[in-house]
Amino acid sequence: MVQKIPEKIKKEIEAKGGIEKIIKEIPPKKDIKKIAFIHHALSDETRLKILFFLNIQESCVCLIKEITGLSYSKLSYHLKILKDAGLIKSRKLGNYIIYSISKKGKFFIDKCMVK
Amino acid sequence: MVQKIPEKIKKEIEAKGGIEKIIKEIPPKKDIKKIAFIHHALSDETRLKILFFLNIQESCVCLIKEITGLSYSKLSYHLKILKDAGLIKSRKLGNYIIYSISKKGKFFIDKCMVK
DNA sequence: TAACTATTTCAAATTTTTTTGAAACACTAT
DNA sequence: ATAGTGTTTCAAAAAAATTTGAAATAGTTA
Repeated sequence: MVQKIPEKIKKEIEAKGGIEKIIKEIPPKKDIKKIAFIHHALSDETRLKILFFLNIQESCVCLIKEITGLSYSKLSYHLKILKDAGLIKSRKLGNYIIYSISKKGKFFIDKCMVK
Repeated sequence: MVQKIPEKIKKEIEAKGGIEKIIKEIPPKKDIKKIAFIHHALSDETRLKILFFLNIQESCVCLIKEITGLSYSKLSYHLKILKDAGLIKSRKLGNYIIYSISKKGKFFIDKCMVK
């Protein structure tokens, strides 16, 4: 795969062992898919607000509803996305479902929240 | 803002100084917006592939085209999103535009790519 | 059992994002 | 100038994500 590209770039690529070698260093599609999925969950203001709240305090949906001002159905939708991404988890407590942040969720809040 | 929520949660909130205090710890809308914007840029497989590639090697668009198999217009669209998010930057080199990863882009690749 | 509460699910409507392909732009070489 | 290359822009089309509100579910209380 050699073509007409700037000399500078060509030389840099050769110094790195060629374009095929570089391509092999790019994570496989499967991994990229997973990464994209997590960042999609983090790409919505509503979900981020929920995640920041749960990072401080685990909560039933009704309290998250108060905090965010969202409808139950909207909340369910967003909570599912956060949960599917592994950022939060839930457990039953009587009539309530208690959502709390996961290890992965904490990781992203702690390490990855550059503005 | 006290209402009918599980006793356990109520007590935890009181121990933390009350719900109002907790709400103040949630980042302001402005910050959450910025965070969401960056994660949106990272939420697409195409853009992640480009970012991973540029993390190894700066490149003209024509080479990114070869690597990804995408059309120029599609690439321009995605490159713009990455650039607007501050994850990559560009410079002119003759007829070419060379894209390279930014400090912020490197940060996310290095610290934030948990599957 | 019935009524009640907390939450989810569903399908349709709406909004946002992405794709497409043609045209435009900027630079280079003739 | 002219033609050629690399890249972006634009508007329309297509696809995907989100919102809405009504209905369903699961547990609780009476």
